[in-house]
Amino acid sequence: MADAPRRKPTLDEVAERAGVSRSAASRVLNNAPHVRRDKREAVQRAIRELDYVPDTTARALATSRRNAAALVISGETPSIFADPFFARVIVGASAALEEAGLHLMLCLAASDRSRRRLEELLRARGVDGVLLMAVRENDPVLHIAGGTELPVVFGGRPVGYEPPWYVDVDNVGGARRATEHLIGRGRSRVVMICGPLDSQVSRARHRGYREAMILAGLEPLPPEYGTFARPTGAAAMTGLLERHPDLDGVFAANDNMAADALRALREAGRTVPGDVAVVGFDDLDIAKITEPPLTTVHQPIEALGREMARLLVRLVAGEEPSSLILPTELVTRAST
Amino acid sequence: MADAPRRKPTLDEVAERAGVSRSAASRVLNNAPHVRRDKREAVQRAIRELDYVPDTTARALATSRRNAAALVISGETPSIFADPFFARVIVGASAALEEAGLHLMLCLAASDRSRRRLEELLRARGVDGVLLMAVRENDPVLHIAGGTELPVVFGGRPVGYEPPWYVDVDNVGGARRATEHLIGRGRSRVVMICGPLDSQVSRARHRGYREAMILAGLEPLPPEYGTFARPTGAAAMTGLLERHPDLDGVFAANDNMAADALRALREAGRTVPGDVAVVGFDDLDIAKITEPPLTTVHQPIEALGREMARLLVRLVAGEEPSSLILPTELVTRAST
DNA sequence: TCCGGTTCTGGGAGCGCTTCCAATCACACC
DNA sequence: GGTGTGATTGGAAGCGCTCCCAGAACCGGA
Repeated sequence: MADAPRRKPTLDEVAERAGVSRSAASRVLNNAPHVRRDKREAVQRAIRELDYVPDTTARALATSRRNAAALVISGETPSIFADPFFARVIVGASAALEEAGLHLMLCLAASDRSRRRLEELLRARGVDGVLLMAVRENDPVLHIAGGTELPVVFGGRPVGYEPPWYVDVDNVGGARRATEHLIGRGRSRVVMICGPLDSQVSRARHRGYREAMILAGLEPLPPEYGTFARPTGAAAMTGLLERHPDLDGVFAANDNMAADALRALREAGRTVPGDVAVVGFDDLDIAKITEPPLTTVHQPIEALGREMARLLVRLVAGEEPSSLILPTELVTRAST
Repeated sequence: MADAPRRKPTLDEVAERAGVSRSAASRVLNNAPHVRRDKREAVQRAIRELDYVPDTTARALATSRRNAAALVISGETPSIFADPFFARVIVGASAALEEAGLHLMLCLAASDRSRRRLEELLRARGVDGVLLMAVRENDPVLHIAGGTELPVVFGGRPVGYEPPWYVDVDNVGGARRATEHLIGRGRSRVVMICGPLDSQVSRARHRGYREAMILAGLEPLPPEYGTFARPTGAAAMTGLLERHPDLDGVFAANDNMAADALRALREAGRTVPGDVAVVGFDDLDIAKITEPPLTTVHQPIEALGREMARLLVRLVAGEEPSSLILPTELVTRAST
């Protein structure tokens, strides 16, 4: 171990110490060919002795690759981002980016100011590409995404915009299976608690519900709407109970609202699954601890992040990968 | 609007268009003095016309400031990071960093590989400083933090290590008030569900519990331990019920375990708060939706992130700020 | 020994910006 | 008209690395 160097060693010093040119040292660093074995080893020794680490920034400037991707989460931060969903997407994306040697810049694009900063980050070439989550209809972030020449991978598809590259989850199929499952349990007056209308996820899950109902020869009932957030499922459930006192099945567009619905049902004196069977969507941790535990549609959240990142990595590498829709799976628990 | 330029304009082009030297243009960019008014305006016009944005990387290389901070979350990612706690810290940190013009690199330092990457990021001067969260006793990440010359701000204080700079939450005080509250509600056989022993947070909360008990002339009972994670609170509660069938108050070291405890109590046929009063810690969303809603200790989570970031910003600026302990506050709900 | 073809090698020109510095200017005052 | 002060100005030297390229070194075969 060398004694603490005051200044970081540079590649020049490595080269000098190894008795080679900087070019040769650089070649060794990037293990490129055309370096004789003994020189290569000399350089490697020098690197070790000087405890040398190449400067990211200088490298980035010379190669014009930043080795970083921005993960942008649009929408109001406190409410949106606190959803553990994003944590898990980040875990997946982070792992996949790491494999490819990219760092992750997290950008919460909620305010105008943060969006402006994001735009600058992209225009200033601070990252090699963008992962974009939670984009809504007419989201101002779309303008930024459209304005950059950097590759952008969407997580999900916003309403009113077909992204060039995206990874999505099979919401329609999942919702269809959820509803079919309710019907299979003998329920015929199945209602839905839907998410906000400007969300593609909501719409897709609603579509799945309708498809299943129609396919079974039942009439899809108009849904009640929540915001996906915690307290809104209860109001929706109450509304549904008023409109359809005889309902016997509920498909909620996510677990949070389903958990609320369970509570509202209990408060209304209905038993679950005796009187009413309930299915959620997401398979978050909460689904396991509701009373009763929630039948729900599992979606591969980490995989979503992972595949987004992989797609981006391939785009950055100049390949032409194609978008992806990941499968969902029904998980049966005590609520049905 | 100029027609889409194939290549990003550089400062040289701006200077040329404005009819000044690159130095002058640079001065305008950084609004430094010593540029005559008309030239300054000419440069600004050129910037606008060319739609110029300075390249972050080149700037970083020249100034050796990266305008980025790493937010490192240690510990096993799936379980740890999914805790909404971190999401909120990130929101706070992100906002404060944004104010200071810094970007946020998120590093999940769970595996050896990710830690190695982190170490390289720091040594390669990929960031200006580090925010470090969820560090445990003998955490390998401590070695990395110690080995860098970059400023590091800790969130909380790990067991066995007093960080040079940290922002922490008043866990001892909060736990004391929680326990005093239980005692004030007439409970005298108050037990505690503790977190893992290698966590400073656990220890501090346990200490607060002990202090309050002793101060009230009661005997602190040996706690049962959980991991802070969801399913472990129930087992702990069951254990406590076996050891102290006559218990009438429970202080759980976090809301997750408190929620579990509520469930376990209900299953054991105890009423809350009739038979047993329960207090949690954190004031997460879950505290509002448990049955009954949970009295808990509110901690300013966003503020934690924000103050960590502010501390770091000042360190990066070469100031000598001092560490901080943020106050906590008891929130009374139906469980007591 | 000479030759064509490889494989090495290091010089040098960038990447796009900041910043030091010497030189120039502007202006007021004597 | 000369001089001094302080505000401008642009040239040039970096920041630390990559990569092109011309030339050197090496190799086996003729």
